[in-house]
Amino acid sequence: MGVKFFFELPLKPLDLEITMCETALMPRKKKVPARALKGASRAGRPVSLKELAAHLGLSPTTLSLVLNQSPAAGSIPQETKDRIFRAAKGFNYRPNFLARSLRSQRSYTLGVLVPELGDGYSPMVLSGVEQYLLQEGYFYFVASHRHKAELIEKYPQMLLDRSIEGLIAIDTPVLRPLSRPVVAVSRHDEVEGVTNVVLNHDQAASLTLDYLMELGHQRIAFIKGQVFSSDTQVRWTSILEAARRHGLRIRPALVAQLEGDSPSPEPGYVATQKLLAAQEPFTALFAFNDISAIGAIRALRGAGYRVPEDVSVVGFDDVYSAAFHNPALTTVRQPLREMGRLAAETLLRRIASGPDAVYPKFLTVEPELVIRHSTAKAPARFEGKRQVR
Amino acid sequence: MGVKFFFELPLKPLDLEITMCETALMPRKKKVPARALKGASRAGRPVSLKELAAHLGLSPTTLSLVLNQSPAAGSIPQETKDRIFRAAKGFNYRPNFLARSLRSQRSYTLGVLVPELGDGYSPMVLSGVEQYLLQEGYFYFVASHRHKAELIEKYPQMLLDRSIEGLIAIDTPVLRPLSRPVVAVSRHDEVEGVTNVVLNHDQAASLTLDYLMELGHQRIAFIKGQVFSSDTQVRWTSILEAARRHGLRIRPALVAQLEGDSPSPEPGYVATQKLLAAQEPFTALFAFNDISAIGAIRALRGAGYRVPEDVSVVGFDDVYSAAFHNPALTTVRQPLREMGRLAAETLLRRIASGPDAVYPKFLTVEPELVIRHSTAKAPARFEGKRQVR
DNA sequence: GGATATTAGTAAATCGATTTAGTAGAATCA
DNA sequence: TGATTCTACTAAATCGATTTACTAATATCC
Repeated sequence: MGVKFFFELPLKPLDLEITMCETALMPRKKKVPARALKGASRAGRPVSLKELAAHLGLSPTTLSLVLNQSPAAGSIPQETKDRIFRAAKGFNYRPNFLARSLRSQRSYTLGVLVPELGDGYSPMVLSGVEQYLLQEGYFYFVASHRHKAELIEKYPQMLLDRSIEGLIAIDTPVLRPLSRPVVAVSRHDEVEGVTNVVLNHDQAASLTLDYLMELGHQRIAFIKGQVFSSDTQVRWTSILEAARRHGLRIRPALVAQLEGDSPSPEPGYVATQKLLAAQEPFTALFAFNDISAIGAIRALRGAGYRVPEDVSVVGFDDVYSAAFHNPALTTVRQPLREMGRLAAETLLRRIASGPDAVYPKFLTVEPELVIRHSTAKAPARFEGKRQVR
Repeated sequence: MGVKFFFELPLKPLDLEITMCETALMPRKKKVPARALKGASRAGRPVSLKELAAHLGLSPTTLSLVLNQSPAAGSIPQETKDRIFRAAKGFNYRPNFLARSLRSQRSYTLGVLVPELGDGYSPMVLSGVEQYLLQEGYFYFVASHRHKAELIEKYPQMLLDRSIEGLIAIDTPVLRPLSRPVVAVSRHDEVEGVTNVVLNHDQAASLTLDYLMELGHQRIAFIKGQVFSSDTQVRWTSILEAARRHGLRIRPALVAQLEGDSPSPEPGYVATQKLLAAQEPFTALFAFNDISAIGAIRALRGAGYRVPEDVSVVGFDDVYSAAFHNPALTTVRQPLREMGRLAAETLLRRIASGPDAVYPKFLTVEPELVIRHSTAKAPARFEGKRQVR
């Protein structure tokens, strides 16, 4: 890395490039460089290395070596170099990225697969991915599959066909090994060639149960995630395990599951109604994510319960709207942005270290319990008249 | 368009391609095609047209013509064609996208510029863009500038350097004409070569004032957007105009402005506190967007007012969390997804029609007032003891 | 039977770079 | 003076396709 190229294919642009922006755009009417290139050349299109070379009476080779600051240009006198740089700048020469990529077999491009772009979760991870990638000179293609099996199947191949150097799969299954490095966020299956960035779900479950039980909750209801959600299984296992350690009994009637792929609070609303219908009293509810927690609160209110006075509700993820909600949600924060960044960083490292290098199978990040206003002390067992029956 | 290519550079994949996925990935240990290509060729890398041709004892030309269903392949007997297709499938031939793009001068790639990826607005537009683009065989690069002038300046050039065929700028200024077609979403300035997809703000203002005044509100407060927001100016002008038509007096003390670039409700909270501090009574508040409306509600509540009983609040955009909020926000819905789709559609059309074709300067979409629970009848002027003084 | 058309392809240029292996001429060394 | 080194470059191959302009062989027509 470092400041190697005149035009910086892979890295951040030099000052030079910024300056060049001025003329980088529409051909200005006036101020066309003194003698236009041999016979006005190709209308509209930017100048090529060959044309620039012809104009200078040099070979493309020379220009390439000089502009790339190749050590092989050591014998070229400074004066010639200056001429070349001046001409490049004057004619606003921009190397053709496709040509360079083809030749160098490097595309500096990744693919990112997400379930959904409008749901508060993926964009957050994406945001972390983005920030790191662009700063490292990479760009990325995004594809969202909206849980369609057909798209989950074919997008990885379409992205590979686009010469990506690696793939980041966010909350998306990787059905089989790919020919390039893959980093998956929030996946737990082991697939050859895939590094998984995962949350420490044991810790998340422990933290939450600790907290709720300290508040005096014993009757805790749970909403599991949709079957297609990557975290559903693992998180549930962690909860069971933590419950065992905490000596908490999990009543089957107090377990519901999200259904349908609506990214709205509706599935959480429905699940909570089922819980209420089961007539098994509970004083706290641990939802699969923030959005379903919001649906749950709505259902509880609809049934006449106050949150948090009668029932405490804990969400998961800490998406933007969690903090804005009324009451502000107590939730298990996943450091989504950091996870995105870590995924990007790991992927670039893997790309740099070649296909045969060893790679981590799992990278774990820690959750954080964010206590806001949707949780409170458990109501005294048989006193509160509004207590969930 | 249509089903032209064997491998479908630009369009949706044929069934063939799906089937091919099976072998498209890691080289399986077993089931290597009978005779490997001449001397095992290039380790790991996918087979090239030349190699495939050599293996078949034909020229690359022939394969190219056949695989692309070129009319020039008319004289090639079906048997040969079948051989070629079989070999392509058997060796899992995938054309090199960079090479094709270089030759054909088409990248089937766009750039999308957004301010922020985690804010509920851009991802929604992006989602509409995405869905249309992928279905048309295009991919896109995303870059988020987070309102940094430097990035707004240089990203368009970086994207152009990546051979994009056009640019979509979401809520982002286009500082100067680019050499490729641009569609801007929610921008109102006229820049050469830029098509603007805009909301009918006159209608939005009218709709809202109509509604509020019918509910009996006369003292209406306003929160204007940040200066960097594309819609701020236009929307305010529309509001002034609608107020004039409705005979509504806008009191300077009832106008606040968002400050800072936090994508949280905090700026709305601060702005509302300023309004309250001005001591000028109001019964309704029209916020610049949903997020600031949420902040406003928080501030109002903090000051002891009920929403909507004491003060009605109207948001703008209808982001996901607007409906989830408590109370659910009454808001002016921008059809963000449709705007994204329209932008994408328009851009592809412009690309197809060439650089010299005429293009629309503005495309207007209609807002919709979504009435939920943050608005109600104005409290009787001097009765309600909780009325804003 | 010779001219023309058709069949079944191929050679070579091209897209726009990078990179290896030179080369011609001047300068230096022994 | 002849060999060697250095300077200042360049020719040509290459990346992996597409595409135009051919050709050789066979078939058809008059």
